[in-house]
Amino acid sequence: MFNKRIKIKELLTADKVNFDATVMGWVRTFRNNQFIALNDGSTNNNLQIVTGLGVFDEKILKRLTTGACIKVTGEIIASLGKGQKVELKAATIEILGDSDAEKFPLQPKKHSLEFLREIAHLRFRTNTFSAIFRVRHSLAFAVHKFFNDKGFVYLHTPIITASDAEGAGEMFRVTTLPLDGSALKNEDGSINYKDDFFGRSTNLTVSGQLEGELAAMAFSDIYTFGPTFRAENSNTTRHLAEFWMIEPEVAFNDLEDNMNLAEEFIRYIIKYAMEQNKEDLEFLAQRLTEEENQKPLVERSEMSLLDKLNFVVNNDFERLTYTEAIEILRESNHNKKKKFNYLIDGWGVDLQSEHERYLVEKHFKKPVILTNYPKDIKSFYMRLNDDGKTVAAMDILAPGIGEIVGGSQREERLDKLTQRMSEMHIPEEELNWYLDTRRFGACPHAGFGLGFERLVQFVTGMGNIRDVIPFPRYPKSAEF
RNA sequence: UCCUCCUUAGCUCAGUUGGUUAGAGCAUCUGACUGUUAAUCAGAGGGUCUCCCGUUCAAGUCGGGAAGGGGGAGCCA
Repeated sequence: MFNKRIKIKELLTADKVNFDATVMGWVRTFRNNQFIALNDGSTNNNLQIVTGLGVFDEKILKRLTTGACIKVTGEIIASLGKGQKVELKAATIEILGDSDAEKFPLQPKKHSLEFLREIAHLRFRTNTFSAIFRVRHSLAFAVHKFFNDKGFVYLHTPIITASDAEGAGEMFRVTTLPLDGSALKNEDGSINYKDDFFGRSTNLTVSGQLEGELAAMAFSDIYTFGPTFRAENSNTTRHLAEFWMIEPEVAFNDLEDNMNLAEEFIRYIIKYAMEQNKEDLEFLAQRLTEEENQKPLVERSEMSLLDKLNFVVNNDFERLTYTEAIEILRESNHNKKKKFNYLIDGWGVDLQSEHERYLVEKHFKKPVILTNYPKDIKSFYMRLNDDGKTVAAMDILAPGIGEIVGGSQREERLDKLTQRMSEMHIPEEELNWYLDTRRFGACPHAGFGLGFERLVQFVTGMGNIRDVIPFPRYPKSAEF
């Protein structure tokens, strides 16, 4: 019965006193040789444990260092001090795991996020990161709850794929062939994969969409939620080499249905986290406010984190076409005064980050859904509109993060799809299995991909995506 | 990958026009105090100034290069 303990969250919220309890957790601070702040990860709030003077052996008290793991039994009483309602009057203290105070890197003080990133294996034990990862958990749980409640099938698409025609980015190769140059070669010098594990060239997936579409042609409504890999040499605050993506794919949906689903989905999971993780989000909001106060006035955001989340939950996203967006940007004073690094003058070019930020943060001041992009700047599978020059694509842009969702109505017409593929030099034989969905019982359908970490960034207010995934992978970094 | 800034104690930082023995706060250790809330007070220990090369009588400080990190851009989610 070692594990018969009460979680600290339960003790602090129950408000009950005068009963015996066993708690286990990690020492945050030991103040005044008398007060232990104990945390077990169930909440950001610590339980105050009072040792009393002269009750315990000096040898035990010396081992109550920051980071040590302990088991304490005693009576829960109404706190004699201010700052907490209840506290535990210790009867027994058992050290489960010592923590050498001279070597343990976390101190009862503020640490920089950069430093904590170097000790990612220990940063869970800080207030900020335990709050972030509890919120991340709730958001992940809400993803499944949202789709399950709507009757979607959770589809596990493969991590290892043979397709190299998805066009979503550079891929990591998967192989068991020797790296020393002794691998079998073709006559033209290229690698012969005949002896490789799968007998062909394989990669880590960059998207589960194409496989998701196959299943949507049977279940109607499916979603994927899994790891995704991009070998791009991206060094930014919003890119990872390994990230988690949510990709619903829905038969019989058109572009508007797709936007409605994405909007409802985002609102739902944010609202869920706000209900489940109120204290964590209040803590993160406070952290962000303090951080913002270090910045010059003009750079500070007008709304607090909680106001921003409430605003998103309670207001419709702004929807407009690419063409309308170009018009707004072209007519903006910002453009006329030549404040953009890339001035808007014509139709057809892709929007730069600065343009997206202008639309979202300056012009509309809310999340924006941009639709119907020029076909030449979008993927082959997006449905061609009747104008012959735009496709039924949609991107959702969030304040401070940028693109959080990319989606489209898919091209279900076989002739149009194969024509696009040949224009973009995508070999049909690579995607025969995909084209079969257009050959046998094709139907209008749509879907999108949502970058989970970007959503976690938005909800927690964290500026760097490397701080919202437990063990971030990015160029030159695969520690832990 | 490009632009830009940074790298000094365990952490966060200061360090003047190049000049004796490189400083502070926090943390750690020792002691005092004892209802504290990142406790307080006193004292102590703690440094290959990221690395390599160069300029100079003399380099933490100037120049070149490398590595690592931050911010921005591109690619995207």
